[in-house]
Amino acid sequence: MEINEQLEIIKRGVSDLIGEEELVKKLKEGRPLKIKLGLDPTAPDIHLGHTVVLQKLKQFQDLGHEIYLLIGDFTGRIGDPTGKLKARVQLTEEEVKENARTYKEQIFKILDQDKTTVVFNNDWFCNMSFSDAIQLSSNYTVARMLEREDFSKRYQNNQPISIHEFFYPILQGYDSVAIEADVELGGTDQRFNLLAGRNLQKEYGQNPQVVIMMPLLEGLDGVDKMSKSKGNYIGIDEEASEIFGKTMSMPDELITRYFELLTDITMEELENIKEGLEQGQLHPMKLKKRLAREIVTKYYNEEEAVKAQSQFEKVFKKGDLPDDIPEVEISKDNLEDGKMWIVNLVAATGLVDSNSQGRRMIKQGAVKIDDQKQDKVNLDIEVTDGMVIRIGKRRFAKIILN
RNA sequence: GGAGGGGUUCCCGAGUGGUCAAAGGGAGCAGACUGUAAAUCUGCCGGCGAAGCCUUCAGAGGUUCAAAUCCUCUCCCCUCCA
Repeated sequence: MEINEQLEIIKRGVSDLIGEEELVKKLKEGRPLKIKLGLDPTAPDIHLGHTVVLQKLKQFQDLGHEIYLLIGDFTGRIGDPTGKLKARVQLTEEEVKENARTYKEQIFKILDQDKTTVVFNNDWFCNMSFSDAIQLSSNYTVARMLEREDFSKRYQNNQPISIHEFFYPILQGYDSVAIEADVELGGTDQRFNLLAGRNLQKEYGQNPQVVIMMPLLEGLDGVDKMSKSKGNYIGIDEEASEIFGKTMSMPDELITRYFELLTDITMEELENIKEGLEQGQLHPMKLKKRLAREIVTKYYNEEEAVKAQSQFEKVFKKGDLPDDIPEVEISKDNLEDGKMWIVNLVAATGLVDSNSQGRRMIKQGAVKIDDQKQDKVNLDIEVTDGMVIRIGKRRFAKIILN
């Protein structure tokens, strides 16, 4: 493939590319380039936010390059790099391995396993002596460290910065030296660390890596970046119906962004969507449905996607019951004359956390039993096998008597 | 080593003796509406068969008729000076 064509693919959707000329030079060499991506070993649940960068890796793979997934098992054991209060939990070797395993399982839904090498940075860091570490750190000055926005801000605001935090960029940079990376990918928030790789590689007489930054994907709230801790994420391991539903629940403003970063539609189509939305010709809901289908198809298949959509429409548009309703067993011993107090019944489904919550739901008119709205708290219900209890639009339970 | 500021219900954050299950915001949930689990508006948002009672404001004691609020000790976090 022509260099220019390759470049076009590589550059699509990236937020920042540092060292474009060097990249061209490397591409011209015609060899498979070593593309590095660093992964944190503590968060094995991959969500759509991660996939933005993974998709880019996939594109590199398709262009014949070699992917190096670097699991930061050593780094992950030191402490928390973000300066937050909670110390990072130390992971045991087994945990790291287990995490790495689930990582791979999920990542290879996107990447081609045969063209991917997984490496652990504990391999080269664990045998480093303290003097080695000091020597390594001598490649950096405090002033240079403080160039990082996060550090300079905290320094100015009298917020603490631990010495060990300075080591993160250095370690990550050294990873690039260790594997002789040609290109490193990361989110825009990784800028400083990615550049550290370039700097250190120069110090070690290597060709500095090209740095490619991908935009951070906003989560379902449309405000913060997608993350598990914020609860605004869609995991790629989730049920098809969940992925579909969650996609439908995001703010309309995010539609084009998601299309751009998460699907393979052409730039032309993307433009059409943008325009259509602005001019009100395309319906946000319809677009979201298409988006949701695209995403489900990617991680499952088209059949599942269609099914997820019809379920969604059934439940939310028509207010019908879904096909699969979770079953809850209730023992006949808990009944009196075949009856049960409604609040207990609702609580017994596990759909609410407590009787109080169940009581509230009932009072708010959110509870339906066999399609009959129940808003009276003082009521005993005759419990029958197969009875369906619904709270709100999306919580269901089918009673199994035994 | 010295001086000071803090730890409040999921999160942020008010509250300096009773009117505090604790303002306000966010998140979450529900209802209405709609064009979708968008947006908007409204309500709910510790537990108990709900009467009142019980458990919560870092932890342990104490003062008081009464404590998130006052005192003592302990633990943890932060800043400044050295």
